[in-house]
Amino acid sequence: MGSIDSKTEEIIFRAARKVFTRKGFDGARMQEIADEAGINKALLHYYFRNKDKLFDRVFRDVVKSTLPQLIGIMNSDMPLFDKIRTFTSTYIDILSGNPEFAGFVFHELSRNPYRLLESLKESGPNLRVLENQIKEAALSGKIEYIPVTHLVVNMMSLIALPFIAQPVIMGMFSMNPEDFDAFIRERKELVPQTIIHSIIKRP
Amino acid sequence: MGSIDSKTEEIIFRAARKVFTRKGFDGARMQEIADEAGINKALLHYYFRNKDKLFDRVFRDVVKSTLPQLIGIMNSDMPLFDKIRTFTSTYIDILSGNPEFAGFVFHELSRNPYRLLESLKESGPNLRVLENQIKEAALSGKIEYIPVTHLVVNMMSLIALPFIAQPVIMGMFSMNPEDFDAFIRERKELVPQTIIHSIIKRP
DNA sequence: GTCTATAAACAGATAGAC
DNA sequence: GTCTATCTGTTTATAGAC
Repeated sequence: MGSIDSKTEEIIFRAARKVFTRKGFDGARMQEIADEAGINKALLHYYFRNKDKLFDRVFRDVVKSTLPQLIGIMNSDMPLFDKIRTFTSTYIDILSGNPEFAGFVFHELSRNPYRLLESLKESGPNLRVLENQIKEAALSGKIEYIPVTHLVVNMMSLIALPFIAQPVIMGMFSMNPEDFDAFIRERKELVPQTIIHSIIKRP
Repeated sequence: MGSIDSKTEEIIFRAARKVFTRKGFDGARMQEIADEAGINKALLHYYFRNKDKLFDRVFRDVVKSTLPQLIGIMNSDMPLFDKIRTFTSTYIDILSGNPEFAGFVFHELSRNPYRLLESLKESGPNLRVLENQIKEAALSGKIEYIPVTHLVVNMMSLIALPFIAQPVIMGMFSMNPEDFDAFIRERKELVPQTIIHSIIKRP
């Protein structure tokens, strides 16, 4: 269940992912997906029954292709600062390759939060690990204590929002696409620095 | 041009803003707006001609009701750290009152970036002021230099993303709506702290 | 100005030939 | 499996009565 068997199915699925992640469920058209796949509209229904089911598969695929990597890093026994750097670098790489993913996931989740429960909790992050690292580092005087919630949200924010706000940023700072790419690359260094500076204990 | 004259027009407009900001252009239905306004569908067209024009008015209204305040703070002659604190506090207050605004604006702008040029550049921010403050503070050894772009994006990110990711955050950390409100209130202190700690010069 | 009724266009889904 | 043709329901938009 949930696997891709035939060649055509694969082509359709990729087309659907492209259109859905760009336009969202409401903005996507079955016709556009068919065009993108170079096949007929009827085939979409032959392979995926209806728009909802096709979307569901796409949404799960997007989540599955990104979350586990990030959760893996979060749950690892890497030292705290390394974890922050690796998480940032990996997350930015993922979103650089798929700039629409962040906006897509957040938008669809506020449209229909139920899906979250399934797709997120299937591979839910274990915050205990990170929480203990923070407490330990705080007790040893290495960092200022910060609740896990805020640390995680701060990282997510600094990493994901620039992609969601890409047109705003490009407009506001008169950037072209190359400028924006460079800007994102700079953030691979800057974001971990920002996070670490904000919690590290001063002498 | 662009002003609201009659009572009914005002009621319709508020209903439209509510529905559009929640569902987005593609997800919004003229019927739902009519229902929300307690009037008939035909009246929407009588007052606003079509869906596109109604949406345009709403989008501009949302931008106009938020951006100028933030730009005003950015362009003021407030000291740098005060500016960071005031900007954060004001922005969070705006979004607390209208949690859908951030997701709405960013989503619609990536759907149709043209609108940005008009709505954003009408009251474009003057980054020179902030840029000079950063340079001055860096030269006087008060802070580590940071490009304006990154400083502004960092603030925007830490403030806006939590609202966009609200369902994710509530799911991930098992929060109820009250928990989330408290979480956001905490950020009014935490975000400026994070930003300032990340740039302030260590002894 | 506000309504009901209806037109016109669109989008998702199915039937049936090949 | 893949196509064309078509149906059904939805959604925007207009006509016209009051």
